[in-house]
Amino acid sequence: MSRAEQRDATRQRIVDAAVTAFAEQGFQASSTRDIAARAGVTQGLVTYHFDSKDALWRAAATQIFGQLVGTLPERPRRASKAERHAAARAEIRAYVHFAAAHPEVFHFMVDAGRHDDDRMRWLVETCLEPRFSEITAEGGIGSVASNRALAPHAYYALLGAGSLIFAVAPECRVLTGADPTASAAVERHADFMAQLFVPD
Amino acid sequence: MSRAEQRDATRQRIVDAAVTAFAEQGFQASSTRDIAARAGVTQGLVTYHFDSKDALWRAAATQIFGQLVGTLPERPRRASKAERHAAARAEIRAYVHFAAAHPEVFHFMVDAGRHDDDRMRWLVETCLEPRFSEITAEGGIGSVASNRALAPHAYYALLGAGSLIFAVAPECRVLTGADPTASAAVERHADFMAQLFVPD
DNA sequence: CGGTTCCCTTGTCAAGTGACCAGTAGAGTG
DNA sequence: CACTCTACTGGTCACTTGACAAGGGAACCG
Repeated sequence: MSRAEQRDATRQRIVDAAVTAFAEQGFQASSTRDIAARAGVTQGLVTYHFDSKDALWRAAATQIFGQLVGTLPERPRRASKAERHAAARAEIRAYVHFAAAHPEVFHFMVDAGRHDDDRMRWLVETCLEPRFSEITAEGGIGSVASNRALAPHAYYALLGAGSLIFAVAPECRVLTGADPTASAAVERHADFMAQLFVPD
Repeated sequence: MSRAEQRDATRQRIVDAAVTAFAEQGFQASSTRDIAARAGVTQGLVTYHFDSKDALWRAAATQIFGQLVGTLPERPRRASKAERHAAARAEIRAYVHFAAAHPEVFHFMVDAGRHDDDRMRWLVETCLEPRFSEITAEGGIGSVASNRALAPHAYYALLGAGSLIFAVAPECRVLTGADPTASAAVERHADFMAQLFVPD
């Protein structure tokens, strides 16, 4: 393997480990040593590739939110009402499937979103702002909101309702006895969410 | 003040500080020294009254979930369909108002629910199990779920949709420019949630 | 009123924490 | 084949962490 490839592969392993660690334990509670151990490298290497824990967190957030954006389906322009409803349902279902496979994105949002600090502002500007504008735009899922003032409420309700069951999967298993990440359960949640937000 | 009163008052100050700290930063990232400082006492006193950080966390969880249970309205028995719908809407609205005033309960749940450890199991057995059984019981909010298998999905969708906007209030302010905890916004969210889960 | 109890403070401990730095080995380059 | 560059290692730094222990001092009780 060439040096550049080696470098990129190592960085990728560290970022992957960081995504998992930050999602599981939050920013503060995750240690660079733990992340290094998950990635199979030494702690010094983490601060070598990513100057600070903060920068590593931004790299991890960029990766997980990038995956989210790449997963969501295109939204048709100038469609009929029925088409817009179908598109909204498809987008909701796609988000539910992503949240089931990657609850990390929810944890990053909740972990950063509760503090008024630099990390939160960076997340909003870099990762959230574009999605929010798109989701609450006319003609999209935002159409569930009968008027403009309800857009933020629909946005947060959608994310919360679609993500929580997967974000607390271990708790859900103990509480309900069933695994929410099982494919049948994910499908059921997607059905439920689509029907809830875009009823017939 | 008598010694017993003094003791109880001090313990209460510590628990209140712990609720805030654990909700803001999670269990791991909260330090007993920070909690002590918030409560205006020394760190040693925290481990004196509550033997361990874990025990303090349980005391904090007991308090915040106790407040939640005490807030929700009674549910009428043997009611008509219209009455059940009205009761479900009232319960949803009550929960939204509580989540706005006390987002801590959501943070405790998410913080503990993502790990399969003792704290999670304790929270499920002590605080969550009773609420879950009641919510998903026949005739309550569970009636939004057309069949029994959807009950867990309705439960988590309800909690997530009702809580998230308040749990990430700082983020919401930056993202939308509006404060979700303003009374008008809380009312709007309650309206939206009631209409979403119990449509006309 | 004298002795006991028990809140509470202060100080200490080992086990982490993120950042930094000198040194190394091996791929890339002339 | 030298030589440089750089990904990477191991060790160290000041600092924070939860728990503990010894002691003080005021409320309590006989």
